Amino acid sequence: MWQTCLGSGATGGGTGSGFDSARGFLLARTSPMSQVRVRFAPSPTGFFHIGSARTALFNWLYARHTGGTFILRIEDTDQARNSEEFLRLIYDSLTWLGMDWDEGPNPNGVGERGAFGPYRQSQRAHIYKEYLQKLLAAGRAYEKDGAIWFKMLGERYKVFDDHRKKEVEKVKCDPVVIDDQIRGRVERQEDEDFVIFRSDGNPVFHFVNVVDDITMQVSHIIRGEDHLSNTSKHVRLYEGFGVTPPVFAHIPLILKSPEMGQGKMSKRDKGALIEEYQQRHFLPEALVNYLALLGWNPGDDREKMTVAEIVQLFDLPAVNQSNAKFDGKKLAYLNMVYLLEQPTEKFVALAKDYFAKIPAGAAALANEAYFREIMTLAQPKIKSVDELGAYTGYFFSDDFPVDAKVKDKVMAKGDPKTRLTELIAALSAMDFSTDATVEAGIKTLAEGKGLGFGDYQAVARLAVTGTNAGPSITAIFRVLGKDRVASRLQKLLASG
RNA sequence: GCCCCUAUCGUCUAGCGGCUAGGACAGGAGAUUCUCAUUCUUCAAACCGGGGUUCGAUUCCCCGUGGGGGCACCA
Repeated sequence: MWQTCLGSGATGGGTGSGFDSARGFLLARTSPMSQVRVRFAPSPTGFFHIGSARTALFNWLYARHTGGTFILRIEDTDQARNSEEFLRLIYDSLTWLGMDWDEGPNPNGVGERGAFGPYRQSQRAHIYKEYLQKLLAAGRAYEKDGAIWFKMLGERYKVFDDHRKKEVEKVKCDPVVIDDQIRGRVERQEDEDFVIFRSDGNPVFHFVNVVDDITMQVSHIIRGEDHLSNTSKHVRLYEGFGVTPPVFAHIPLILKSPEMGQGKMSKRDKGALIEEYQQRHFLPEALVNYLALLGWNPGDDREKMTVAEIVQLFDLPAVNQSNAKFDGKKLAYLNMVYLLEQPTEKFVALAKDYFAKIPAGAAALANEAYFREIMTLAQPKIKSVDELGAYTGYFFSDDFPVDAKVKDKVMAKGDPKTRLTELIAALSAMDFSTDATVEAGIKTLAEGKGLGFGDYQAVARLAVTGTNAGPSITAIFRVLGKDRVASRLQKLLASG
């Protein structure tokens, strides 16, 4: 069965012909009860970035959508660049984003689960040897220069390759046909033997990838478009093993935003690392929502969706074919939308987590009830949790920064010093028990002078917060209490 | 250089032969609120070019061009 290089093995599940209606019939193929097995196979050689996260997400979504199995496989064959720290980061990031895996190493790094292990390539050497033997026995592999090569089938001829500046041996062969779930029919010529075991005895990526996918019975390979060109090699390997290749789905890549420059997003670009969002206390559901929207849409105008909704609506043929540029602004927007609708409890917990990690945090967390009160005021006003420190600093310390520009502006308008003096004088008679009583107090004062609430608001705010932004001034007064308000008003008055 | 993928506002996208080309983010202008943010209203903003096919192309085909990826004893 592997005598042929005529490549129609790539039709995978073998559904019908007619490629012109490919996207139509592919849709019908993804029925909910199928035995879908997908995998995410990162290598722990660097930080976990946006692109990897989205590849993982699309696999996870597809598994959950179809009721299939999501496998985590660790491609840790690169001894030099591997690290346990990066491995940990993969587990943590996936977990943080809510992508649970059915098979693979356990999230705590101890042991693994699933019937197709081991799930770390570093422990699968014996399997690779065994599969190499199959190829050798079938005459589909041979040794040359100390390495082992996969043998293509067909008539051989030599040609001078002017890119590599040397004569190479090519094989006359029909092109490989890939029936891609996202791209439709893709044809690619694979016409040279290639190395599958290096002379140092280690198998190369193409080989282990295919062997693992065969032995783990992976049904759908969902991966970045950068692998599309590799797919022809992989298909030939499947044929070499006498195995029908899985269904392929090559998803578009994430490119740099225009401000970042050209090309695909790399780990070095700002905003490229999942860890960064975790540290900034972004909401994982916002990030998942955003990532899902990069290259996919539900077919209508819906953008903000719960994970459950996305799982329900997601499907491979609906994935776009063109690359998408990363837009941090839109992600920030989504994060804000999610933040606004968090239950108070959840928001306070998030805030605690955040303050626990910043220098000024201890002071902020000293009084639980007071902290809660302030976070409740801040939640509807901020866009991300990491603004909280700057946004609420004046509640926790008398030594807060004063915005010079705001001060100049406020102090130049009307007669702020007189207003300050009047406020200080009126303070002792004011009732600070609720926002409404504070408001009534200021209004009474203003009316008595023939002025409005607004004539006192700006200067009072400057005095107690050092800026022109924040929750309502009445709430700030109440929470701060008369003593602190009085001393801050006086301080501003004295400062000129 | 060769191969593969791709192409609608600045960005993410809807559109699957006939539409005033829709939505969202970002940007502009207003409104509301004690400030700020939110919210609301509103404005500006796109079918890469050239050939076909068709009564009719953003849509289908071809060729350019642009963008992306791949061409290893890396993964």
